[in-house]
Amino acid sequence: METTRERTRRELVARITETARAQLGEVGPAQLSLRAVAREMGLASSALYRYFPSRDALLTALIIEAYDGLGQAAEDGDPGGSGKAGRRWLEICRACRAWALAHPHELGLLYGSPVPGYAAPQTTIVPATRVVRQMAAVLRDALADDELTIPRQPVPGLPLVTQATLEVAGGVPDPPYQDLVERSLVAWVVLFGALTFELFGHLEQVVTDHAAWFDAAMAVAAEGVGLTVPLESVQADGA
Amino acid sequence: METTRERTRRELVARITETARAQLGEVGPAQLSLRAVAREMGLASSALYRYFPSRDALLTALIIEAYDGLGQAAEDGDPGGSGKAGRRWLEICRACRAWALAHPHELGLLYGSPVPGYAAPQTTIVPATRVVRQMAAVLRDALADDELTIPRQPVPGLPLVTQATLEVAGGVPDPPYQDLVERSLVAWVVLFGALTFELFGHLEQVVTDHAAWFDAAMAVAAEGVGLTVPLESVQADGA
DNA sequence: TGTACATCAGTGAACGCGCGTTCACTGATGTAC
DNA sequence: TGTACATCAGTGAACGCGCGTTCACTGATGTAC
Repeated sequence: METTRERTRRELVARITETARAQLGEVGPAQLSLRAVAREMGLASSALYRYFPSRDALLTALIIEAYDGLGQAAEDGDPGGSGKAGRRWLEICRACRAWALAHPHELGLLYGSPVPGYAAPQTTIVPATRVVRQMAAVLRDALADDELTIPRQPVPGLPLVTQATLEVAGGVPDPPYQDLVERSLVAWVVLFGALTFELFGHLEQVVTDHAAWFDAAMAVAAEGVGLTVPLESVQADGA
Repeated sequence: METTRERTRRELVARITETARAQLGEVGPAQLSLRAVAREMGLASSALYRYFPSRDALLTALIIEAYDGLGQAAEDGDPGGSGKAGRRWLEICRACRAWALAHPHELGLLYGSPVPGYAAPQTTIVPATRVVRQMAAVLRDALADDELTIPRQPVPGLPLVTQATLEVAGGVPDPPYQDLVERSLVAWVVLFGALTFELFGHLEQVVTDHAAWFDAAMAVAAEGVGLTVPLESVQADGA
């Protein structure tokens, strides 16, 4: 049973992170200021210390919420179903992009420059893997449904990934797909590389149609893991 | 003829940017402080205004120097020669990685989160394209030497890139390679995505051998533009 | 070669602002009997 | 149901620190005749 005090406390914690999130829209995470958050809420800055022991703890809360929001978007964006892994792949990537465009500064918090002096605690690790877990699920289904084509060239010198990564991936695929995990990481880099490039302005004056190029980039990334994204049939529903 | 004053002035400007660069190693670009630079040099903070009209001007100088350093590394890293475009591609990428590992905070300045409130002036654009130009040169040579294989799936809805991008690329390739520029941009994303992932810690506890995985990632990226990187023969000289 | 003047480099104080965190405190909300 | 006490929320002042930028200024270095 939740007491009144517990509820108001929970609500205030939520209001604080919300206000802090809003502030991220104006400055970078390194400039995130407890005092400004308190000011915005009409509180004394010292009051926030009842809820967060330090500025870094507030940052950690924001990071976890962001990873969860992004992961949720990816999971919700997966249409599921069998026999159309390429389509699922693209939709997951698009869902991530939609979330990133709606929360640009939170994506920067996750995949942009690290905050000087801040070290992310272990608690951020699990939420950070939600998107890749979803991508791994698609690949496992595609393998089971025999939807993958063998990539051109095997990656030599395997394995290049840790045990923890294999667990997130859900096991080691057999030959000729035993380099699939290494290749998936490349796709992960393309996804968030493309998103940060777009958000950080590197595609300005480079690409004409950001949404279409993003789709194309995700299709190229998918080729690398042996998936085929049916771009033609999909182009119409693009942003 | 350079006067004594001009020379000492030039040298002091160089010392300032050097000191500022060193400071980037301790804090992020957003925290770069004119006062701290002056303090480090034993000068009054107001003295720096003889050399840079504002903090942002100093940042711009650092950005241009960084782009030039990185571009120079990429150009120097290209072994050239014909008939081995895949090898050239890999060596250029490796040269970029070596530079990035040697100048992590400068890479963050270029490809990390943008500095809040700072808008990069036009003068940064040309140096920013040096790496990409080098990659484009390799692809043009590979096309001329018939070293490219046709990528699996054409990118639909072309062209997705601007005129400026086509000029940097050095012209529009003919079918069936007319999507080569779009695909090159994906490779560009993989290169700097992989580097920022590594520097920002996202590969920690994910990849066992960073250098080997980087090579593999660049090989996968190269597949996307129809190049084959001879990984096996190259593995031995890796870091 | 020597002098008069202009240019430049660098100083140090000041303006006006920001920050994270601590601490003793006042009141209000809950709990136990 | 009523009272006594413990817990918690929030305050406001303070500590000690940082920042970019301006401005009137002193000396030194250059230039013109």
